[in-house]
Amino acid sequence: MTRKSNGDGGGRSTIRDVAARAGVSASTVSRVLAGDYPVSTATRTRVMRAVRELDYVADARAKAIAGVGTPTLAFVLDDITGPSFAHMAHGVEREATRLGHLCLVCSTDGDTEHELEFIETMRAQRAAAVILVGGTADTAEYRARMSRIADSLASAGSRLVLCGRPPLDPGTPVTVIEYDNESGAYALCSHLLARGHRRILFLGGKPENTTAQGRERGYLAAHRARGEEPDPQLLLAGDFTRDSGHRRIRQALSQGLEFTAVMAATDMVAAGALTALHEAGLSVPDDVSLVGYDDIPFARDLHPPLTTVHVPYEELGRLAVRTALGRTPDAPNEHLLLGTHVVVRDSVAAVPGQLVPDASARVSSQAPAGGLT
Amino acid sequence: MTRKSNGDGGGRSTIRDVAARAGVSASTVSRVLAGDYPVSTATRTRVMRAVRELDYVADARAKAIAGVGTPTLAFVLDDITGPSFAHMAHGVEREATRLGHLCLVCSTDGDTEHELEFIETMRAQRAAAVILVGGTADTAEYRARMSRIADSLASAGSRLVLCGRPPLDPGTPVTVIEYDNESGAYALCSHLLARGHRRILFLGGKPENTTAQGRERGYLAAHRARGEEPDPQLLLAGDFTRDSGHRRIRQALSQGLEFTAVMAATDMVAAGALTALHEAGLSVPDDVSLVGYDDIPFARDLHPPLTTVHVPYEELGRLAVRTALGRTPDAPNEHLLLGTHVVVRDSVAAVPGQLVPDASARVSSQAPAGGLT
DNA sequence: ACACTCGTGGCAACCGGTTCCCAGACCGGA
DNA sequence: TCCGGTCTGGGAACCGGTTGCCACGAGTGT
Repeated sequence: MTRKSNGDGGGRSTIRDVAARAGVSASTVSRVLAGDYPVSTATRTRVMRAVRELDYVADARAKAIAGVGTPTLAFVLDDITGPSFAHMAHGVEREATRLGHLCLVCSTDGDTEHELEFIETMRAQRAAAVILVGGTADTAEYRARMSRIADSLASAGSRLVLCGRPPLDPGTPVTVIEYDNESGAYALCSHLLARGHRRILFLGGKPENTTAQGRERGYLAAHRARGEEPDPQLLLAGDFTRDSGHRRIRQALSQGLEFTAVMAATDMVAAGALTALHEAGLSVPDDVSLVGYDDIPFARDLHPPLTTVHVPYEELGRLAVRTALGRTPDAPNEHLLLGTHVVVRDSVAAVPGQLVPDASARVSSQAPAGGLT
Repeated sequence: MTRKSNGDGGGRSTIRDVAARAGVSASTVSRVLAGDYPVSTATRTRVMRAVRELDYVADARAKAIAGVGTPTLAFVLDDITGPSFAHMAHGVEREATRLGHLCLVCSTDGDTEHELEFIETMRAQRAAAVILVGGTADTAEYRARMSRIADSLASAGSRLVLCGRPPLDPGTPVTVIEYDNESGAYALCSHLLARGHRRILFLGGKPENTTAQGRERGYLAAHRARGEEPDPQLLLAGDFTRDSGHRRIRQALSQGLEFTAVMAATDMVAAGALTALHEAGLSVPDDVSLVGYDDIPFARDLHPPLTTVHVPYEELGRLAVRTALGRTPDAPNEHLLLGTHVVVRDSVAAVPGQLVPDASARVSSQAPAGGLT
């Protein structure tokens, strides 16, 4: 027993413990474990036995520092509990492990301070990439900070990835994988307008949230493309939770706000809204039409099945890591924009007394009937 | 430039680069950064400036190996996409970061081989604890393997935690945080039986899955407590997805299977089942009653709102890490069993012609009306 | 003016691995 | 028998940090 070795009972054993037990040097143990380098069968057997007896596993951190470690990848999201975030996370995780990377995860609950702190930690961990998932408040301060972080990560050989979040100023070393919030909302809202709806309640998100903004832009653009200007009273801010949808509909109803359709910024919001409508004795879509956004699996099980916009969340996550890890150091900055499409189900009807061109357009299961945006 | 230093442009800089630039030794830089140890203001300023100019961050892996690192915690689950898993994950992640731990995550998609591999990796990472989340196939082989892993982790100063998964043989160094699947299912099924249902279709999970088994045991026990023996034909295996629920109901209906109520092993399954019932023109709860399990947020937004069993998933996750990290080395093995309770909503009605004691029992929002099990 | 602190910072060992370089053993061939 | 090549395996430097120990210089009390 030399310095602090341990037989096999207590704490972790080092490569030197194994070496001592096998009667060889640490280098030899390392080589046996690595598998390259010729080692006699007898020695290899002795080493392997010692490894087994001590239940030895090389310290990954030490390996990493020596330059032969499992690379790590980090992703940051608001709240893993949201279905769309969860799907992105799933995509990220799947692709990362497929590519042999470990996954560090952190949820911020929208706390920017916490987000920054975590990114710094990831830089210290020498993560191969840091993936930021989901919308955010897009302020000038935010952009400045993100640019600094992007530079910082890039110069350390890492990479900042924005997934479902708008790009930074051109030239910033960042990989962006987005989907088109505005087009999806535009198509969705047009779908409502085409069925005669003129007073469409928009249940948005937090005003500064980029995802909410994109979807609201689509809502407005669809109106303006028809020469309409929506009543500002119909735009209700809130957040992307079921409860928020429920609450806002209850309030709108109690205030006597008039509308023939509801466009929720999220399927979650739509779910809460739907329940509130039901509770008020309103029928969907007979009394009021309802649409959501995200196409979470549950959208099909609402009653009626929800017309919504399909977003390839899992693909988004997968692409984020594939693109970030697969890039060559001096490649130009990637900016992917994935398409979305409307999935027509049964939650939209024409406004009574309105001309209805194709009221029978319905898709029951998979096939998207909406146009690709 | 001595060996491989870099001004500030390229790759990561080391503590020695900073030291050189500040004109001090590496030890001094380390001390300035650590904050303990007295250092003159002039020196500190120079060091800090060099740090800023080089955008230096100490390598966390090197710190870890030197004994002063951010501890890490790992958790493994089937699929982050499932709402109940997501909530557990959230609880784990929240509590871990609150306690200053990093979170490594891995989803296995039910692949035991992958699970084992990941646990081994985590041992190499010297994770403070490895948390296994969710049910599993409880075979003899599984127990043997887990026991070995538990010993292995324990002897390395780490800890195996089973969260929502049954305990191993007594004496195994493992922390178990469970909830009572059987009691919840028992109470839920009793709720149906009390309303006159005698032919209750049980949409279970995979036969070997412990969660599915626990819930099935509750189903059976509730029947037997009333002296009934359920028709074996009413027990349908499958998995915990929406689609599986949908498919099984369609099949059962097309086969002419008779039942007055459906007990789904999961809210997700219930959601699919509900849609299938609707598609068949059946009304819930007038024609057939339906209950789920998990009380995911969406359960309230189904139509009708789903009667289900509430499981404190997030709390489960939080407790898992708090218990594992807060333990003293030689403490006895913890085994917590959390309670569940039935949440009565509107998806259950009495069988026509049956005596109905309290058909008015309804809970609209939060307060659980069911008994604590 | 001298000795004794105290403040400050460098040297070197150490954490737990990997790998370059070289030495000794053993082999066969001349 | 001697020489050269091939196998093996060890020593030591290195990865990027931390920290115990010690030396040096300045300030201060007597």
